[in-house]
Amino acid sequence: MSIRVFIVDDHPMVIEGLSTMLTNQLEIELAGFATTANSCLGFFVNQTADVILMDINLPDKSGIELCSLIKVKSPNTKIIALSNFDQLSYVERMKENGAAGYLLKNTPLTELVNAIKAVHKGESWWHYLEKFNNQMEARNVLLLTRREKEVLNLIADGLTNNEIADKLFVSASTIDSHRKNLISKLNVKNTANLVRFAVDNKIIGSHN
Amino acid sequence: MSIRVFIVDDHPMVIEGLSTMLTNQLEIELAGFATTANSCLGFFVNQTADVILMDINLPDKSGIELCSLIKVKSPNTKIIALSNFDQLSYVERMKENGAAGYLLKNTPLTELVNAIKAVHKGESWWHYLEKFNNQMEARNVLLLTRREKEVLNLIADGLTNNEIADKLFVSASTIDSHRKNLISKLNVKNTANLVRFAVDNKIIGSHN
DNA sequence: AAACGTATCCCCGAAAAGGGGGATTTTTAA
DNA sequence: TTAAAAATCCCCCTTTTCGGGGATACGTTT
Repeated sequence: MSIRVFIVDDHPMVIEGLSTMLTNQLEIELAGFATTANSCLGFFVNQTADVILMDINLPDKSGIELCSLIKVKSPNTKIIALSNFDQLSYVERMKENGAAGYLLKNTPLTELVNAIKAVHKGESWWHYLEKFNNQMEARNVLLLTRREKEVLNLIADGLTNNEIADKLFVSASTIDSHRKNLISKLNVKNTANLVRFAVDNKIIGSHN
Repeated sequence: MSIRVFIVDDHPMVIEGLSTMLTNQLEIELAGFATTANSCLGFFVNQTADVILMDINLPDKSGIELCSLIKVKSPNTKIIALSNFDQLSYVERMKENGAAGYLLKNTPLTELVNAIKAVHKGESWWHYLEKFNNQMEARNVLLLTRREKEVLNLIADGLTNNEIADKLFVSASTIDSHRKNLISKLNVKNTANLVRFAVDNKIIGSHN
């Protein structure tokens, strides 16, 4: 019999994407989906699933909270946390709360399927986390501050340190510091590379 | 009755994405899809569709060629050309060959549906093209050269003019010229903004 | 109370990018 | 074959980024 997968994500587009990818897989069956933590919990009152793909950001409860609640109701259900790069710090807390694995939202189909099969067999799937921890080396990589993201957005819009400083009513040296911190936190070579990394990992929104 | 839509794109992911988006629309029905020009022509031998969403890049024939072939077999079928930003120059030739409209591949669902309905009613849909022509102002915006794309990729990887020059066995001034041309052709403010634009518009591949 | 993270600000000097030219050769398309 | 487009290279000068420090103030957590 096939693995029953449930998807929880507040973004309908993500649900659509994931479900299309998965329904074409023979070994996998879509059990259902929800855009809020509460409707997910509602599902698990009288139904169940083998694996949950769970976003960390949900409108009503955090993924971390939902994770432990599900583990009480349905201890055999394996949970895979989904996030964008800039939420990696929360991922560790989902691990503590019973999640079995972690994936970036833009993971290719094959990886996704491998992860689902692995956690269903009782294995854990934390590769990416380790990969990033290695890739970045630094420990404080995991989360950018609000101000840093704000500056990052303006950098990607093509503003210089001086222009950003004017806009935020601070000194240009401050912006320069933020820029340097961004480059070192994300372990990129320069501003161009920073912007590419940020767009790729959805740290900043794309302009479409 | 609903509008029968056929999708032609060599990238299965695009077909998946488009078909999911469309099958949830009541007024629209998926007539079929193809990843090559020939299999598309095969479909139109004894079947038909109201609207074709057609990629410009196909493995066997170009979209331009396919466009005029379809127009012979099935003159009432409306064709909407799909492309990424960097293929805009070809779009004009699809117009000449009978296409009814044009959309960027990353168009939001509502726009997509509006476009399909419009061309089905016999209207044309060239908004984006005009929008870009205005947005960019310059005339030579439409296509980047191979070399420019190559340089753009290396810039996004965080290489400096000197490093790129070494890698391509040319002088740093040459790369500097390419960089300046990219910035002016795409009408962006600086390198950071150039990279953002390029990733957003899929001129360069993302590193996932 | 001490430690930590965040945001702010500063200095210096070297490297890189950007704005404005102009020029040549090689490819490509009409 | 000839004209246009692409790729190559150069100059000058200004602005911006970057690498390496260091410092202060504020709030939270322990």
